[in-house]
Amino acid sequence: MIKITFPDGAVRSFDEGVTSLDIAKSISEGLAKKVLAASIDGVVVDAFRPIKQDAALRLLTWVDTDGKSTFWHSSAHLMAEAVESVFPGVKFWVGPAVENGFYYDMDLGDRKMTEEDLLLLEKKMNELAKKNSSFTRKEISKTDAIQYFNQKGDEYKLDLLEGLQDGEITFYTQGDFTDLCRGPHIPNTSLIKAIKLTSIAGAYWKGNEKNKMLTRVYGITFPSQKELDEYLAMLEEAKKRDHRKLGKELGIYTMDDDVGPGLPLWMPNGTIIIEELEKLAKETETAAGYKRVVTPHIAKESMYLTSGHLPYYADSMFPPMEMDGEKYYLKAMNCPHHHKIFDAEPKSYKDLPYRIAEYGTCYRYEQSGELFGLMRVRCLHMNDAHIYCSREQFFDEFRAVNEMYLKYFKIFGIEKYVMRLSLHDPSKLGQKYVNEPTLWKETESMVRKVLVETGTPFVEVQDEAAFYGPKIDVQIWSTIGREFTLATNQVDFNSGIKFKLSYTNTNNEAEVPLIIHRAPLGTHERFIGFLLEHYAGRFPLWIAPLQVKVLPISDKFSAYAHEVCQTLTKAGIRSSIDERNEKIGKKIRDTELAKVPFMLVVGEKEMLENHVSVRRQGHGDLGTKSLQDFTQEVLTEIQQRKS
RNA sequence: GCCGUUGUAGCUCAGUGGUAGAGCACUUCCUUGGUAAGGAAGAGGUCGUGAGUUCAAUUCUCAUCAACGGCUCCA
Repeated sequence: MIKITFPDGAVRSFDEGVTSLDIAKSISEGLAKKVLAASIDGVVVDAFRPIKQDAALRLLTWVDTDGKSTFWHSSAHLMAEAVESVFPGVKFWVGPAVENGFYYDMDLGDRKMTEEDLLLLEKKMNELAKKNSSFTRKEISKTDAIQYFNQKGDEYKLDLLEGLQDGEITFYTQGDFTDLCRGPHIPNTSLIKAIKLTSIAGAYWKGNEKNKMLTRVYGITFPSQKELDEYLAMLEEAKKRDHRKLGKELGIYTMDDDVGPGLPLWMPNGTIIIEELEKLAKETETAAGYKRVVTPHIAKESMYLTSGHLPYYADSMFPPMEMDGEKYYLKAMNCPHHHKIFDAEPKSYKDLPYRIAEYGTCYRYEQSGELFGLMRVRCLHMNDAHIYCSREQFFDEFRAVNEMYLKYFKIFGIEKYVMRLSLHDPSKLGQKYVNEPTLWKETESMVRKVLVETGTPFVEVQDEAAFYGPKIDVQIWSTIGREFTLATNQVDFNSGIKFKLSYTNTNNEAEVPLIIHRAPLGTHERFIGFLLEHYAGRFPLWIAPLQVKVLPISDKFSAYAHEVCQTLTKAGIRSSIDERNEKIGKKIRDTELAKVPFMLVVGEKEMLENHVSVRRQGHGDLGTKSLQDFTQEVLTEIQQRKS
């Protein structure tokens, strides 16, 4: 007998060799039908694996992340089985579970998979799932495994085997499909009730663009049709929040073939948002002791040789233009220009910290396949600033920047993000990273200390730093799930040396300043793209392109509507009138859909009393009040930047 | 940059080897209506661009551009 400890602390005895599935059955048949995998002493294994000694057991079902990923991993195998029947001779690479479903990479030889094939494969998968095939696990020696795949002529699995040791090689089989796999898997294919293959894509073998491109099929499965329907409905909802759709609907920005890919044109509504953001940034930065600067969009080649950006990053810059025998580049970053401003006048320790800020326009030649609405563009406006400080000042400066981030995030109600502390890899010093081991160590620990002291939750990642120093990135996700760096706060101990920047310290010696690059609001492009999705197009009052729409009941009240609108406009509130020959219901509906924060219905009653009937977007009728009171309330809310 | 898909009116989308349609939006008229769609009429498209096949191409073929889904990249 062995002792099994359950998550609630209960301990029960079972025969040696009992499976998690058996244990589940002993609790209830209903539970047993839901078990996908088991966690035994913290390790996720097949629910059908015999347990040979005392263990702590947790049964994993659909509600557990590990249960889900086991389910999806098994679904990938089911898909592979279907693919093999439709495309005999197909060779498989890897087929893991991902955040939403699974994929399998495969080599189809000369054949191509089409969208129709996906429907066919779905049908086949449904048939196979209904066959009630159990997943079975088999331990196999490396020699036998190599022989098996040699026979199949499967160079991909042979490549995988190369990295594996004898004793850790297992095969999993369901139905007619056997795969090299470390598992775990769900007990039976019949658990997979709803299947949707979502897309076909190319993927480089081993993620290396020099390698062959394999066919990747993405899919997702669920234990019931209802859950699949809900998932698809959720995807539809997410699409409605997509900044590309909202940006068009709300007249924020547009793209034009004649202008070029990745070059957004900011329309009047988008420009209002830009101006509000800049106003906020300028207020905040002025209060924090920053000075503003303005620099040209181009610079000579020599500056980028000094900065070290050429030749390494030339591919990401627009090709140079020749002028008077010189090469000029469009700037991809503002830093070098700012360094030149620092260097223009001699500095002493009394001038530090020297903080200069600019909403700088940068151009980056992003790969065509990478462009993505406003999130990834070729022309961007960065909320940039550089802080030149001494080592003694660094900690406080870095902390102040971090606090500025948090202040902004509070204003915008940004809660779902991850702060990522990117560190260097010491083995790559002198190659990928500037060879300053001491400075790396010093600044990394200072940056970490800032995060710890301010109680900012963060994750650490190795080998992700900039070449000139560690950094903190703020990661966010677009509505379709793609990850982006929204804001960044970077340490740079290299540019000071490269640009021969110095200040006179208290001992009358020249010292190289440390530099902080920071962009808490990222770029206008990415930030506004993010805000569109974050607010689903319903901007807070202070940032809404149109704040109040006046809706006269009929054209009899047009004059009063103009009076109301003029009063608001004079007070600095963005307002307009819906003078269309439409009924009030129609005007309200259209204004609601245009996501205007306030609607003022004005008719005879309002006109006689100098009142307005207030409607708030999404909240309906709020009753009547005097125009004066309304104006005051709106101004207060705008001033507070309430979100 | 690579693999795949797509490109028809401002938007969402039908459709066809014989030079195009719907709904919404737009314009005009009727209606002057009190809190999420009043009615009628009208205007609007070299069917992404270029070439080829054909008596004839928006439709078939090729090229090209762009967008979309991934991969790679992201100082």
